[in-house]
Amino acid sequence: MESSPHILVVDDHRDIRDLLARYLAKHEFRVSTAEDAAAARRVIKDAAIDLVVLDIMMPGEDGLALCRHLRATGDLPVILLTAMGEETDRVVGLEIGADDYITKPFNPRELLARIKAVLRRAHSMPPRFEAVGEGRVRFGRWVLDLDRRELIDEDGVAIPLSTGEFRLLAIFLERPATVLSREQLLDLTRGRDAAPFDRSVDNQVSRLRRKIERDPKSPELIKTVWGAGYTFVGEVERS
Amino acid sequence: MESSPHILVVDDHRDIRDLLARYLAKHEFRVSTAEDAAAARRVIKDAAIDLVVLDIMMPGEDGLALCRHLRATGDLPVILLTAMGEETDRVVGLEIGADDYITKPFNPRELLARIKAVLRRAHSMPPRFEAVGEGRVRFGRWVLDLDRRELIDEDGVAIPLSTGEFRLLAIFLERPATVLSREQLLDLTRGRDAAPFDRSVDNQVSRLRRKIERDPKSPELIKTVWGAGYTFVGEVERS
DNA sequence: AAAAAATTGTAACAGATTGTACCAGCAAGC
DNA sequence: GCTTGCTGGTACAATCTGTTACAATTTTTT
Repeated sequence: MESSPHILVVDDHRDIRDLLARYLAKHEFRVSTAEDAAAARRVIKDAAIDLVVLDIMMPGEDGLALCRHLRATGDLPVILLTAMGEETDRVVGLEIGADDYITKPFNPRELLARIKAVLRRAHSMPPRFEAVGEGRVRFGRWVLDLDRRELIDEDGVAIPLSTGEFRLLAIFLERPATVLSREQLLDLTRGRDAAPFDRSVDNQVSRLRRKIERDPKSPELIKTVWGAGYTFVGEVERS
Repeated sequence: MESSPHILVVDDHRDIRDLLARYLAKHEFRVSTAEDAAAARRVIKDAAIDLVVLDIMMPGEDGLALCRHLRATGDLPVILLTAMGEETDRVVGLEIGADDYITKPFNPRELLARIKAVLRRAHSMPPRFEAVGEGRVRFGRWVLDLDRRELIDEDGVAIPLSTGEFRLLAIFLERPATVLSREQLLDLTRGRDAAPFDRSVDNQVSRLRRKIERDPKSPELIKTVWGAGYTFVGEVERS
């Protein structure tokens, strides 16, 4: 690793900020702290932050909202701190697309281990391409024509895609082998937030599967990750 | 475990100290007691304490202050004892970063379970599961395709796995011939902590066995290690 | 050895999550 | 206007997961 990673700790409790700042500094990290989402945004703008440790329960802007924002704008790794409650932690954390999460009360040593793991993962991320260009992308037995926005099968027959289907597929192809939550997909394809019982992503996935999967009942390309979202599986090759 | 862990019980009630000392000693722990924060500090200084059980309501220096001190100076695990219905204290306790808490009146057995859990967490954290690995893994008469997230039998027939089953199996295959406790498996597969009487891992193992074992009644691949957890037995070959 | 306690296997159930058919609203094109 | 294709909401069935309960098994105690 080039220089020591810069961690931003966002929590409204001074105790925790101080504790983590001291502990992480002792372990060769540079540390900044912020007591709310607004301050966090300022810090992220000014300093080169490598990873954010973020409490989801904060007054003012919610930690989840901030996490969602970070996900949407870039790929700054986030580790969520959640209170001891049961379901919300895991599900919400994963859905939002945090890289990891840890429940309070936590052992600082464990948090340290996870920070290292996430950084390791983040640094060795396979290169992603921007499908929003021109050219063609081959995957499975298909070729996606990015200019014409249509699918071409093995026999060279073109299958039209709707705007929504095309966007969704492009998003998946940009991030193969990555689990994307419904929140993320909605944000990336429509740029909007989810309504309480929003199933539009499921519907769009279902429609896309009907076009690209041999058997939509047991999909081979777009897999469901229960409780988390969807993931595109398989080779993706620019051509 | 190398030698029996040394627990320090800090409480101003003699009956509680004695009860816990007797109970924990019966379960292979070494136990020291202290009746206030000052005494506790002395003990911690002199003896190699592995974990502190700490009442937050004490005359003199507050238990919270001591907890905060312990957190700041090192990473000695702490389990807080709180009186029933002291919501504020509980919350603050968690924020301070105690490893766990338990409300009085409590069941000694439950405290024991939490002590074990905290110690296990503190001592050895196995490497975290990498969500999507690559390639295929052969074991027994099966091949697990890590990219496609599915199981393939000898005839090349794919057997679908649920997300939970896939994660569990992948965890086992990454650590063959290693005994994994239910705590570890729960953390590795769902990233969550165990509830007091959590049997979800047993159920998931049972469901997985039903799919991969010739005879689930006498499993050949995933063996039960009584009183400890489960272990995957057999050749695992990356391919 | 018998009894009690702890641990495990798993069926059954309930709640959560997902797949998708169907429908209505809407925009674009006629 | 009318038609057509796309999209999101709704509803219901299917699937997945955690909890509970109880029987079976193993260990410990009496």
